[in-house]
Amino acid sequence: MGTDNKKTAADTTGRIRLENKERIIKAAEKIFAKNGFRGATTADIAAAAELPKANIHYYFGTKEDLYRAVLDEIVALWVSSFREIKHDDDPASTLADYIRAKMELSKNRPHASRVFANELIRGAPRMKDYLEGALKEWVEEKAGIMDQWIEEGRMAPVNTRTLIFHIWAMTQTWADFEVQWTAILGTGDHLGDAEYEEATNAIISMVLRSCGLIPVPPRMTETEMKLTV
Amino acid sequence: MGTDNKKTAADTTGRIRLENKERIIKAAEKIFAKNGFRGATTADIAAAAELPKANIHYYFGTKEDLYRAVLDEIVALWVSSFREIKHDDDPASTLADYIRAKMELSKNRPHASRVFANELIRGAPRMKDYLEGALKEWVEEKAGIMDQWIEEGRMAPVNTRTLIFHIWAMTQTWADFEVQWTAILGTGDHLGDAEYEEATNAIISMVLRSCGLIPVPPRMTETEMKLTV
DNA sequence: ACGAATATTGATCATTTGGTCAAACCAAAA
DNA sequence: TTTTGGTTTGACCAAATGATCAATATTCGT
Repeated sequence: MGTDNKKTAADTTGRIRLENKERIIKAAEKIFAKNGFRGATTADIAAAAELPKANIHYYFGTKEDLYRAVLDEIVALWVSSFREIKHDDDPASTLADYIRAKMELSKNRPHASRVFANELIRGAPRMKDYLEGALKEWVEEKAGIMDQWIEEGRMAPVNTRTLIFHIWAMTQTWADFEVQWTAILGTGDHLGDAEYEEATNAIISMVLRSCGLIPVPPRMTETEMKLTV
Repeated sequence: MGTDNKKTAADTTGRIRLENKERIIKAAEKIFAKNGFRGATTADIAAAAELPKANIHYYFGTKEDLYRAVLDEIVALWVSSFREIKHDDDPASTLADYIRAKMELSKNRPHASRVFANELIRGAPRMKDYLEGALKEWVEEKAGIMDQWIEEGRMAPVNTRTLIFHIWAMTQTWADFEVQWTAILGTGDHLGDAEYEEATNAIISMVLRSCGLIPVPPRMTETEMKLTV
């Protein structure tokens, strides 16, 4: 009555509108992941969404707008995966949990991971703000806490920013370059739970060992040790 | 006289032809790296090569042919970086050398690295043969040698195939996602020698430590150790 | 059931894009 | 110099592509 709640087409959140937008974003994510922004066509996206091409433009004005919407969803996904780290958390389990969360993302949302990778490869023209803002802050904060851990002797000294980058690299590679791994491992045409499990454990072991958080398993024969030097 | 050495336009290797083909491939590498196969336009490539568009089609029939030529050069580059590994080589220095070689490639040929990454993200439709053939063989051979090292107690037991993948992931990330790192580290708009040096050492330390090939530096204060458990 | 708001869609348009072609150009062998 | 075979280039074309629109259909509050 007294409240001014007139709706415009743009920000209306009706049932049909929400459903269709989500459906289109999901389809767009797949197509953008495969062909990048310039390589993706609105016709392909429409086909993937099983809708007429005109609908895509009805819900998202331009291809550019749609792409931004996809990126927004992905950034939200990324941000939500950043669990809080507190200073008195246990370094080993904190790192292990984070690696597990990242690998879950790679396994469950490979398209999102690839859209992100595509955007980065091209120089992130639409994400510079995010990278230099929120993401940088996140890294600074987390690296800062880890640096404290090191100062307090709770983990071995390493460059913590570089460590974070390498964790990202190893976890993302299983989504972005899946074909490479399936081709070389010879596991059908996509990675199964077993491969992800194995990879996750390998990354956790590697990171924790190199930070002195778990012991490195002994070499097998002690008599051969002198050959190493 | 007696020899049949007629030339066809396709396989002639005249001075001008060679120069122009190389010039076009270099330009194409840059454009394909940024926009992927479908996103790259022959007009952009021609502009980057500072030649009329028709020349591109004169030397390479179709965009597809040009792309394959670029991929061929990249594969050749990759293959040439695969140094021989022999069974009696020293594990630590062999791994370190390989990581250094890969990082050199990332630093010196970032465009090539990104074209490769683009192709993999999209499912490697034109490189399946290479991945399942030569590259797989290379991995099998190298992983086999490393498995022997493990059996002989010359390094700690790890999944060697997975280790190779993670080395690729960490070394490629510095080329493919350069913007991400520059944005977060705040180092102008591209990585300098110092960053590459630091990253290279970090990867080497991480890999060698996790394989028990160099000791993990001790944590700093021994009195705080009980907090960890 | 009615009407206003929202959603659907085929037809259509201007631009971009990969590719062609013929005429002009040039290097170098004869 | 002349000839020959490769090279250069602007003009051009058909197909693909992002985007628009008007006509039609559906939804939903009242």
